[in-house]
Amino acid sequence: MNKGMTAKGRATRQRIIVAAAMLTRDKGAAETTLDDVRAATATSKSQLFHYFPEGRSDILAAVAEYEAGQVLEAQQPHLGDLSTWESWQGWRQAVLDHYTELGQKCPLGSLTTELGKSSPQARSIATSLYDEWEAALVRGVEAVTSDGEEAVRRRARSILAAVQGGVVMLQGTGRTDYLDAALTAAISPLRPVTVSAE
Amino acid sequence: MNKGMTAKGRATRQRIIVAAAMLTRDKGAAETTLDDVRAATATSKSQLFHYFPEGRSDILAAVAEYEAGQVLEAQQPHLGDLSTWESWQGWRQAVLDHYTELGQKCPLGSLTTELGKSSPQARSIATSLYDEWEAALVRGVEAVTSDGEEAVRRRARSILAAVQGGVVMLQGTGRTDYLDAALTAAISPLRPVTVSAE
DNA sequence: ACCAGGATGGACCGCAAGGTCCAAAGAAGT
DNA sequence: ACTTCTTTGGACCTTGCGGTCCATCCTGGT
Repeated sequence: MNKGMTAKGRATRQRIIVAAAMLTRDKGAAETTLDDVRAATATSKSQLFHYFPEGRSDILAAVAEYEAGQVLEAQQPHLGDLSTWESWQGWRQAVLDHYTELGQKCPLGSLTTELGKSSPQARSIATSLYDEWEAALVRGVEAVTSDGEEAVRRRARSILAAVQGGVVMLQGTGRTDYLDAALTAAISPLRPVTVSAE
Repeated sequence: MNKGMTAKGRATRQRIIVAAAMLTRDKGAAETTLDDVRAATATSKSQLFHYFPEGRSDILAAVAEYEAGQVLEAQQPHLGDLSTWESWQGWRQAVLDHYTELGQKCPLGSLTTELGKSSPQARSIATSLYDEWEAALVRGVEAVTSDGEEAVRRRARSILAAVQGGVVMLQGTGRTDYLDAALTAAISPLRPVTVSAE
C-alpha cells in the first residue's frame, strides 16, 4: 500500500483527512466544500485530487473511515474490557465525557445520516463499525450476566442504541441529560444484585 | 394568518410542503433541490418563492414543522394514554410498526442532523417536538410507577433516547432489531412485578 | 550532477442550483 | 363588466463549487 508516495505526501494526505473530518463535524458533510478543506489545510486543488482521485466523495469516504476509528478509540481501554460492573461504569463515564467534550459535533451523525444515503461505501464503513462495537458490548454483557446468547445480543443492542439515541438528543438539544439517562438505564440491568438485599 | 391567500393558494402551498417532505425523507435534505420539488409538484419556480419568500430554507423549515407533527401523530392514540403496562406495550408496537414501515426514511434524522446545524429555527422546532414528546412520556411513566419526579424524568428521557437510537441504527443498518431491543429494554422497568412472584 | 517521479500552485471550465423578474392568466369582490 | 389581488409560467441571471489541466518545484535514488 501507499505505493509511490513519500513521507511528505502521506503527511499531506493525512492532514487533509483530519482537517476535513473537523470541518465535517463542525458544519456537516453537506456544508463542507473542497475550498473549505483547501483553506484549512493550506493546500491546492490539485493536491486534493492528487491524493483523492475520485474527488470529494473520495475524501468523504476517507473521513468516514477515520472517524469510525476515532469512535472506538475514544472508548478505549474501557470497551476492551467490560468484565465487571465497575468497568461498565467506567466505560459509561468515558462515553459520557467524550461526547460532552465533543458537544454538538458528532462524527457518527454526519456519517450515517448524511453520507449513508448517497455513498454506499460510507454505509459499509458504518456497518462494520457498528458490528465491531456491538461485538465488544456482547463480550462485556456475556461477562457479567448468565443470560443466553439471544438475550445477551439484545441487551448489547439496546445499549448501543442508547448511546446513539443519547448522542442524537445531544445534537438536537445540546443537553447531555439524555445520554446520561439513556446510558444509565441501559446498563443498569447489568448491575449485580446489591449485597444488602441478600 | 394566511392573509391574502385563496383556498387554491393554500392547497398549492400544502402540496409543496408534502412533496418536499417526501423528497427530503427519500434523499435527504441536502440532496433535495428546488427543481426536484418543482417537478414533483408540477409548479413553477415563481410559486415556490411566492409561497416561501425566503426560498429554499423557508421550505425546509416548513417541512420540519410538518414532519414534527407527523412524528407525534404516528404514535397516537397510544402516546396520549400510557397509563397501563398494556398501553405501553401498545405504544411500543406502534412505534416499531411505524418505523418498520418507513424503513430507511427517517424524518427526524434529516431534520435534526442536516437542518439543525444551519437553520436555528429548525432546531427550535426539533426542540419543542422533543419537549412535547418527553412530556407525554413523563405522564405515562408517572402513571405506572411510584418513583419521584427526577427518576421519572430520567426514565422518560432514556425511553426517548432509546427510540432515537433505534431509529438511527435502523437508518444505518436497515435492521429493526436495534429499535426492537432498545424499546423493549427501555420500557421493561415499567412492567409491574409479575403476579406469580408475589 | 542528473533525472524520473512525486508534490504543489493556481488558472480555468462547466454546470447545477438558488434566486430574480416580468408578464400573463385566473379569482373574487363591486 | 371592470378592477384588483392572487396565482402561475418560465426565461434569465449569478454564483458557488466540483473537477480538469498544465506548468513548476521538490525529493530521492543512482
